Amino acid sequence: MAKDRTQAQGLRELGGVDRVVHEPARLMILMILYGVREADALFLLNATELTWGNLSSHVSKLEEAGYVEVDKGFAGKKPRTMLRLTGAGRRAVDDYRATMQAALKKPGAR
Amino acid sequence: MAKDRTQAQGLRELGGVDRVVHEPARLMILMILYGVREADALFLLNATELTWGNLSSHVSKLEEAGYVEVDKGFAGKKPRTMLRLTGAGRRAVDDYRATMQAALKKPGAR
DNA sequence: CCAAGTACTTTGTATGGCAAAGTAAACGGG
DNA sequence: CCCGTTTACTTTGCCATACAAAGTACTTGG
Repeated sequence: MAKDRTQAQGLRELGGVDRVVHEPARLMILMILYGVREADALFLLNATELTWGNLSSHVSKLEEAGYVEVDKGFAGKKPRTMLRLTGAGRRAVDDYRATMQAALKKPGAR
Repeated sequence: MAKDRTQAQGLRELGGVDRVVHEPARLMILMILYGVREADALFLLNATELTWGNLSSHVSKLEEAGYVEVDKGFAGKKPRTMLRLTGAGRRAVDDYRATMQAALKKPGAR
């Protein structure tokens, strides 16, 4: 019963999960940036297999939420967009991971 | 590098994640049913803190997807809706858990 | 016998994801 | 040097769907 309470508690937190992070496309981006310090848009395009349109709009949303920093520069003559997680972004991912991992704990199978 | 490949592989699976399961409200319902054999609507209402409207529409969607069985009966004179995971529902949860847990593995922090 | 409560379902709205089209600059052939 | 192609994105538009609010049907208590 106490165990059920804990499980239920973890589940209820799902209701308030950060939707910005929860979206699969953005979670991919965030998890990649989490382990890599910085990456350019082309790398993310390949790693996520998103279209340019989706990548762009999701990055905009992440920027808007303050979770990633976007650094538009040039590599030689070509435009090059570098992306980096902010502190808030890193915290958001940590929170999300904690919430989801708690919620996905196997309940005493019966 | 080999490690990065594995990580990336796990992440890319996120793109095809089952949206029926991924929605927090429905994931709550599914995880509760996963460990409990059957539950009535009122119990789910309390456990999830959803409104009747939300609970009803999410349950409909889960039924439509073939993930839960809905058994409308009576307890005395009062209508009583009993819910149960189907085999497909259990498999969907297993798949989802595997995908998410792989994706949320901590990348070698740097 | 009717007002209030219980147990839902249906409808409406507004957000948001994805795709397709659009834009801007650089390269490359004629 | 011009013009089509490629690269690197951004913007627009449509459609799905999540959540809330209102509606429905039956039952119980006064």
